[in-house]
Amino acid sequence: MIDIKLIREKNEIVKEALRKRGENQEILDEILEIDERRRKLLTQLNQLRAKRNDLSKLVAKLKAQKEEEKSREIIEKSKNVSNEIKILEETLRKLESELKAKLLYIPNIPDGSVPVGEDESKNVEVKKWGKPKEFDFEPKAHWDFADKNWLDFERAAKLSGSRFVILKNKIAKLERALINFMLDLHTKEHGYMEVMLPHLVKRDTITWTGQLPKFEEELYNTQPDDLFLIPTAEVPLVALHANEILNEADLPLKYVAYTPCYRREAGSYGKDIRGMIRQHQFDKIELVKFTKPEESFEELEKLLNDAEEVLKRLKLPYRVVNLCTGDLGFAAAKTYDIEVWLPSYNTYREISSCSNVTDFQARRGNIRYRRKDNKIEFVHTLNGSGLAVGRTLIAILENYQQKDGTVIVPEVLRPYMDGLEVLE
RNA sequence: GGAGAGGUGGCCGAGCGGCCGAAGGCGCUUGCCUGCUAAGCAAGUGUGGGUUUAUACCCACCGUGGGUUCAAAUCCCACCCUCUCCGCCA
Repeated sequence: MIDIKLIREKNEIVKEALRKRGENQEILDEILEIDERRRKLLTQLNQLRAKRNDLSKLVAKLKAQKEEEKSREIIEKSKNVSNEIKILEETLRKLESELKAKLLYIPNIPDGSVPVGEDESKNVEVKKWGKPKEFDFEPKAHWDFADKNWLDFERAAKLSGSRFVILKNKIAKLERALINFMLDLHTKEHGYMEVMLPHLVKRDTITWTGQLPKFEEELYNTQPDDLFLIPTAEVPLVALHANEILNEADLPLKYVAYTPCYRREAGSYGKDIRGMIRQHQFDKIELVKFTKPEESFEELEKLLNDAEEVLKRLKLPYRVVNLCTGDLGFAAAKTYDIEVWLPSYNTYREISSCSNVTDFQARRGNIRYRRKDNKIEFVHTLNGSGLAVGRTLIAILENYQQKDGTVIVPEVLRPYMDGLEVLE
C-alpha cells in the first residue's frame, strides 16, 4: 500500500508511476474524491465529538454539585449530539472502507533506477556470468530424461492433473541435496536465520504481502476455513513481523526458508506446457530481509549477490536483468531477475527474482521499527529466491548432461549425494 | 470436539461508569555523577488521524465488531486469538 498523503500531495508522481507501469490512472481521482469527502466529514464529526465530550464533563460537574435540573437539560442536549454523531460515523465507516479497498489495488512506485518500458523486452541486462557450454552433440531437454525413470509426468497427471511432476530415485535425492546446499550456504555463509513455516495462511496475512485482494485467482484457497496455500515463502516470512515494532539495533533481519510454493498459473494456459518449468507446486528457497529505509537498496545488491552465489558454486551460467516498469511486480519498487542458461530453450530463463519492496508491505502489514531517537517508522522489506529449486534441477540436468545420457553431479552437491559423481 | 482462564503502551503489569491516554516497574533517550563499565540521581518517552504558515488545538484508539448510557478500558452480546485441563492424534 502506498501512503495516501503521497496521492494527495504528490499526485503527479503517483500518476506517472502508474503510467510507466501501464496501469489505469483513473483510480487516483476516485481516491482523491473519496478522501476529500472523508476529511470534510471527519472535521465535522470531530467537532461534534468535542462538543459531546464537553457536555459530558459538564454533566459530571453538575451532578457533583447536585444541580439535578440543569444536568437533565444538558443530558437532553447531549443525546441529540450523540444521535448526530452516530449517523456521521456510519457514513465515515463506509467511506473509509471504500478508500482502503481502492488503495489496496495501487501498486508500488518504481524506483528511479528502474528502466521505463512496457514489457520484458525493455528489461536491462546488468551482468553476465559464465559461458553457455558448447555441446558436441544435440543436448536433450530436461523432459527427455523422463525415460530414465527420473521424472514422471504421466503419473503426476494421473494423481493431480497437468503441471505437476513426480521426482524419483536419484533425482528426488538431488532435489533434497539442492535444498540442503542452498540452506547451508545462506545460513552458514550469508548470515540468514533458517525458518520452517506454515504453508497455509489467513486471508489477512496474504493481503499484507500484496497478493490479495488483486490476485486471488492465482492462489489456492482452502475451504471451509478460508486459508490460502502460500505461493511463496515470502508471504509467511514477511508476515512474521506484522503489527510489530522492531528495534533499530536488530536490523537488518535476514531470514531464509525452504517451502513448496503453490500457484494456480491461471493466466498462463499456453505457456511452458512441456517439462517442469512452470508447475502448480514447486520447491523454493526464499530470502527475506527487513531493513532501515536508507539501507534497503544497498541490501538489495547484497541479496542479489547471495542468490547469485548459488549459481556460481553450481557453475551454472546466468545473467541478471533489471526489470523495467512494465514487467515489475505489484509490490516491488525494483527487481533484479536472475536468469540461468537452459540449452533446451537456447536462452536464459528466470530462476530468481530479487526485489526491494520498500515500505509497501510494511504499510499493509504495519511493520515498523523504533529509531534511537524514539521515532517510529516503517521498515523496508526485501525478498528474493535463493533459488527456485525445481528450475535449478532442470538447469543441472541440461547443463551437466553428457553424450551418453548421463549427468554429472556438480561438485558442491556431491557431499549431499553420498559422494555420487554421475547420475546414470 | 468438551470445560475453564485471559487478551491494556516497545515489554511486564494495575485499573470503584465521569478527575484514565491510562498507576507502577522494565526498557529507551538526554543530562549529572564515578579512573572505565555497571550501579546511582534527574528529566523526558504511546500510536494514528484532522485543522494549521507556525505555535497550537481537536479527535480516535485498552483483541475485533455491535449494544446499553449524557458519558465505556470498566457493564451487556457476538466473534477472533492465546493459555490450561480433558478427549483424539503424528
